[in-house]
Amino acid sequence: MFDLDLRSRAPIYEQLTEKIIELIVNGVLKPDEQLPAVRVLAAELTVNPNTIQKAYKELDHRGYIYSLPGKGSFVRPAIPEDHTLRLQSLEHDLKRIIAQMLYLGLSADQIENLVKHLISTNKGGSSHD
Amino acid sequence: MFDLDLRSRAPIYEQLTEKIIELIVNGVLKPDEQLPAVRVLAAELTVNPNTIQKAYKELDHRGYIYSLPGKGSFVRPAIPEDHTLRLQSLEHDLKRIIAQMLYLGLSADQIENLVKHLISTNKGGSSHD
DNA sequence: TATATGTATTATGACGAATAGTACAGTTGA
DNA sequence: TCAACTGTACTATTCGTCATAATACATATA
Repeated sequence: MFDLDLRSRAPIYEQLTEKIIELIVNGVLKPDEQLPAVRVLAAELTVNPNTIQKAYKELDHRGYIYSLPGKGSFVRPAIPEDHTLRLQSLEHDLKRIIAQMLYLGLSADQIENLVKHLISTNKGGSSHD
Repeated sequence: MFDLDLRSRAPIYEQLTEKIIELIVNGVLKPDEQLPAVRVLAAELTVNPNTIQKAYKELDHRGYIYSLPGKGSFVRPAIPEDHTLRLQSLEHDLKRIIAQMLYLGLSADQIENLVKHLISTNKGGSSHD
């Protein structure tokens, strides 16, 4: 569920942060659901507890979770981030991907069909409201 | 033209590599066009010549340029890379972006129209065959 | 030959990531 | 009360990568 890519350039704590955000955002982790304890997740992923703590701290700071000493860390019900900025970033990435695909020889139709396919398969996979 | 972001997490040599690839695939740098000399570009960007060399070496290894000792480094006319792997990677990224956009409230139509728009605007900017 | 080009090598410093270890505070239930 | 869990904080250390520095060498060309 929290699988990591140890060969990635991105640091573990950041991969974990992004992964958990994705799980929250896609509704896999429900509001107020408890996350694995720092030490538990550290053991599960065979990484240092400090690394997990760093990720949780970041998630807390960005508003995705809240932590209660002695109790645990939980998914924050409200999503705080400004979607406009996020959308701009996504659009920028999308633009680059499309440019690459066109260069690699895909036609406009092929790309559009691929997008349609990904949209339809995604709808089945994630439900959040 | 080869502007860098020194605050980025990506190393300089990789930023430069990607930047040059982008210039090549978008047709800004023409086939057989000479790239700036290692030492010249190093001075221009105020980085170490070894850093430039590392980028050029990577570009050579990936087939985007060819280097002739005593002459210089030039844009390779044919693009050699195995597109299959690159496409798989792009498709994977695309899938994630679409999932995020759907979550952020964009409709399927909106995404498809955005893609069409990006495709049409891209076609004007890049020409390679 | 002088000067440009790419290439290779070794050494070094700087920085961040991850680990190791310890300690402290709050919660919970036996 | 006490043991066992939770999050949190802190220092020290190891490790790898990036970038630099400084040479050296081979090739091309005017």
